Amino acid sequence: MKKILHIIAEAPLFNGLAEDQLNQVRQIAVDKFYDKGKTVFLEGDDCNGFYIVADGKVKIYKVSFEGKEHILHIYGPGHPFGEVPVFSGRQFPASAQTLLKSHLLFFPRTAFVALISGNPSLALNMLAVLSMRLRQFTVQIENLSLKEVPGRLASYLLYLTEEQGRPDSVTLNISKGQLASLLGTIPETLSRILGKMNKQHLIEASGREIKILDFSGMEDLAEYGKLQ
Amino acid sequence: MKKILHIIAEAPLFNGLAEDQLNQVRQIAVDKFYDKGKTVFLEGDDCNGFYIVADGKVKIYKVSFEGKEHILHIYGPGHPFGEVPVFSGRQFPASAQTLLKSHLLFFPRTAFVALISGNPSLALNMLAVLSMRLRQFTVQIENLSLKEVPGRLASYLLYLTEEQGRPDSVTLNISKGQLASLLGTIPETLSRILGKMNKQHLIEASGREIKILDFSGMEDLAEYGKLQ
DNA sequence: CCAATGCCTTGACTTAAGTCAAAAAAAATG
DNA sequence: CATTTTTTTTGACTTAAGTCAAGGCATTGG
Repeated sequence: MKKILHIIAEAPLFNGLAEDQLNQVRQIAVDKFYDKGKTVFLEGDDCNGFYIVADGKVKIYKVSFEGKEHILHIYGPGHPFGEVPVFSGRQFPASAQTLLKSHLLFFPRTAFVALISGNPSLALNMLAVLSMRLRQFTVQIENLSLKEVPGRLASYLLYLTEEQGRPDSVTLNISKGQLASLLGTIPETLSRILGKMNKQHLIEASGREIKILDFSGMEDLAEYGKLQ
Repeated sequence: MKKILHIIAEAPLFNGLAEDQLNQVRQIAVDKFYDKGKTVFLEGDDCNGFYIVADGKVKIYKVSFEGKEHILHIYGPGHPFGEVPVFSGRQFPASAQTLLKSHLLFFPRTAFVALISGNPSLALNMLAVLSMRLRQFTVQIENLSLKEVPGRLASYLLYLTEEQGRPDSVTLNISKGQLASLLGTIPETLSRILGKMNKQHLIEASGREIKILDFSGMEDLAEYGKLQ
């Protein structure tokens, strides 16, 4: 388990803060530990602070009336979540649950708002975090409404190649069921589409390892959004 | 045409600022006038500031490769837009176009960031604006991925009853084609669903006037998302 | 007043993707 | 290592919603 101060210093949100300020942040951070599959908060819960993942993995998701789940994000170490109601002052707009045994840092709302008020560069960092998230949502909405599932999957795999720094192969870091939910579809459909992509020699998938055989074909798919 | 200072004082973003600070904001605001149907910026354009609608109406939208359009927001007087790249420092993630002859206020990036740095309550207001927008996007993604078109339409109509303050009737303030795009569908589908809702005595639509005949039926629909 | 343009609706058809059910494969557990 | 349990795949079927094409309706302007 890493030291709190170290985690804080590494998080993008606190990037560029002076040591003095990092110490102030540390003062208000509270350690929280969760087993795998535990609920951190539920949509509609009152919010008295936000979190940063120190270690482990957390999913942010919405559930429909019938119980169908759509995953909005999956966050690993260094990522903040649950900040929205800190500033817009209401309940959480979605639910959060750990996917692994996780160590979270909790920042109580009032203390954090006080800190931000006296610290313009922290405020600007926070604005940058929220802006990045809006940018991601914009892309997600575009994908959901303008692309079909093959296009969304291709986009996601290409995004992974970037994130993992290899142009020809990626490793899924979540289950296929979770991936389906993240793409706004169901496991059956995802499985069929992976099958089609294999057949057309766009990729070669085995388990969580996926080789990209035809990178530009995948790019076309991600843009056009039609398979075959 | 309203005075700039008056528009600024009324905008939620500048709510609660002292007169002195409002004057500072006014110093950096630039008037811009657009005819109906003019492009304010396109997705991918470099950003050197953001806007507030002083008068008129603006749509924020994404276009797919094939030219299909999805409207993300429609903003009227008092609403800011285009703030994302001001803080995450890149290009606009979507495009903006006027729907009416419009008067916009433009806030240059560097001047505004400087202002925020010396003004904690402005920073907190801006955080609140971005948070509210994230909240809305969360709902939009939920609607797109977990509800069918009738459910989305019902949600939207109920939202309008709240906004317009009447529980039994609403007036569309955009064309049905635009509404279809906002709901992530096409005019034909929207038309058919309005027809079905009429037939089932949920609503009584004529032109842009829509009477809500069965409010709780609409609520069920908005939650369950299934018609019939 | 009648073209003309844009907006909305209707009908016939197609298709992407969901549902349900079951088998197969993989992973976790004692 | 055998047995649960979970995850993934496959097949047959249904359905929501998209496409294409045509017609109606209304508003605007010559």
